[in-house]
Amino acid sequence: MLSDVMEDYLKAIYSLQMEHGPPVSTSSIAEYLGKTPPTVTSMVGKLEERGLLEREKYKGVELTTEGETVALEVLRHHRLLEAYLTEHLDYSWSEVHEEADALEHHISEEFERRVAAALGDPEVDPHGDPIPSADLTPPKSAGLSTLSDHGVGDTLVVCRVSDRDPEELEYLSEAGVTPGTTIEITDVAPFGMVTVRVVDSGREQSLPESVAQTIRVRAPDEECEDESVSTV
Amino acid sequence: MLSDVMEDYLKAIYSLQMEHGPPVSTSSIAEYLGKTPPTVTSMVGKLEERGLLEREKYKGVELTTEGETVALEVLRHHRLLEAYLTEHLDYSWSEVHEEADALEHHISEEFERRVAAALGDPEVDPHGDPIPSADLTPPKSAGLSTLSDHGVGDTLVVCRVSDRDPEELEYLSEAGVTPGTTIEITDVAPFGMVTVRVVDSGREQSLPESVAQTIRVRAPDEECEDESVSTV
DNA sequence: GGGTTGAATTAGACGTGTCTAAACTAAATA
DNA sequence: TATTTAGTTTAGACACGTCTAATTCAACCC
Repeated sequence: MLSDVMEDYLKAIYSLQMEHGPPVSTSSIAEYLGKTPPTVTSMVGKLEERGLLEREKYKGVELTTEGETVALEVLRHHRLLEAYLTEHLDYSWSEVHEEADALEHHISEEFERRVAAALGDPEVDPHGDPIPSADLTPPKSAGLSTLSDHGVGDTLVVCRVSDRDPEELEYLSEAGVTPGTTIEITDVAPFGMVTVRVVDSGREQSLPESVAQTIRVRAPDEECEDESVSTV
Repeated sequence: MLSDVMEDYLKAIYSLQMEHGPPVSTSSIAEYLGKTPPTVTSMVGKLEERGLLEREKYKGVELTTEGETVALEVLRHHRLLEAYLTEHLDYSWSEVHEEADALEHHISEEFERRVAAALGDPEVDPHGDPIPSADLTPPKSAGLSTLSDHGVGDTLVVCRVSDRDPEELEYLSEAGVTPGTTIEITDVAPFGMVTVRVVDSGREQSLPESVAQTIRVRAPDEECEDESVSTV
């Protein structure tokens, strides 16, 4: 059996692989998980022995199919939980991440099935992240652009925001920039500071580039994964 | 912070204390948790250092108020989860125990509050066990009698069944002997074998003494904790 | 090509929770 | 009272996941 800790490593490596592609470096995993590099080296050795990843010494690491499947399983749990907590237990959009992190390793297959059923097998979680399907086949990467890829005057629909930083999440939730909302870019200042107008409310909001980079958007007429109904 | 394992020990000691009173022996804890006695001795030493229990060497162990509070917190989590899974996720009466055991250590205070609210602050779980209140004051022991305390002809209402043994639970669920149902004792055979008739369905069922001892009952007119609506 | 530098790995230690084997206690028996 | 016995504790080992300090590697630059 795989420990919680091992599952966390696999999930982290999967995320890093999605962001920057393989190989994933020891130090990036260490930073992501808040561990020291030697700890990561040691753990990565164990995961390699179990066939969950491949490793080239001093280069980095890449998940095997098996490792990726485990990561997707954990991610499915995480995102189903986020969706469930939001829809059925009245959690706000930005509160769910920690709770899901704590529970994701401890739910049974049965629980997973029942939660999915209660939600009607959703395809995205409240942040707009795609929920891996029950068969754990790798989801095709949507190839969405980022808010900072666009310029003044562009009208866009928010598809996804990052769930990594609770503060950022609170800020966006506050600002009304949530998956499914339409925004228009009204200004781009030096250093990438972006000002957007939320079309429904008319409200304007400035976002630092670091945040703008984590917001995935699409053109209003494009297809996209279903946005979740965000009920903050 | 207290580890999951420590919480499990405290919960076990609490249960054993409820059943047979203090002091609780090393070997009984070991058997309850499926550990060896030396392991228990070692753990009990650590719990004593933390002020969670008192210990007399070669005699046994008794929870302090602080230890009891921790046990009640875990028990509250466990029983709220059992109730929630049964009522909102369509779990059957006998399936919930394992799931609750896995989750009880990992839910937040916030989660506890929201689950309790979603259930309307219930006082008993689906097996009829009392759910400790949010302030974690020790529940007064209900002083219910046991099915094996009664004789032929007695008509009784089931208040509580033990949730320790999934097989037994399945058996009782199958037989329709659930909290809130009225039964009549139709026969008591040698070795304590008890035959009961479920009043609603008219069905008869024989129960070995070991099982009869774990079923808590009351007279039909007595007060009792609210029975849960058992929807198997 | 040799030196510098930043990242990765090895070495060695520690805390936690578990085990088996051996020693010890205390209560019951003779 | 001496002995047996059942149960408890101590001693010592091990796996896991983590750390710090020391070493090694690879890439880059003059």
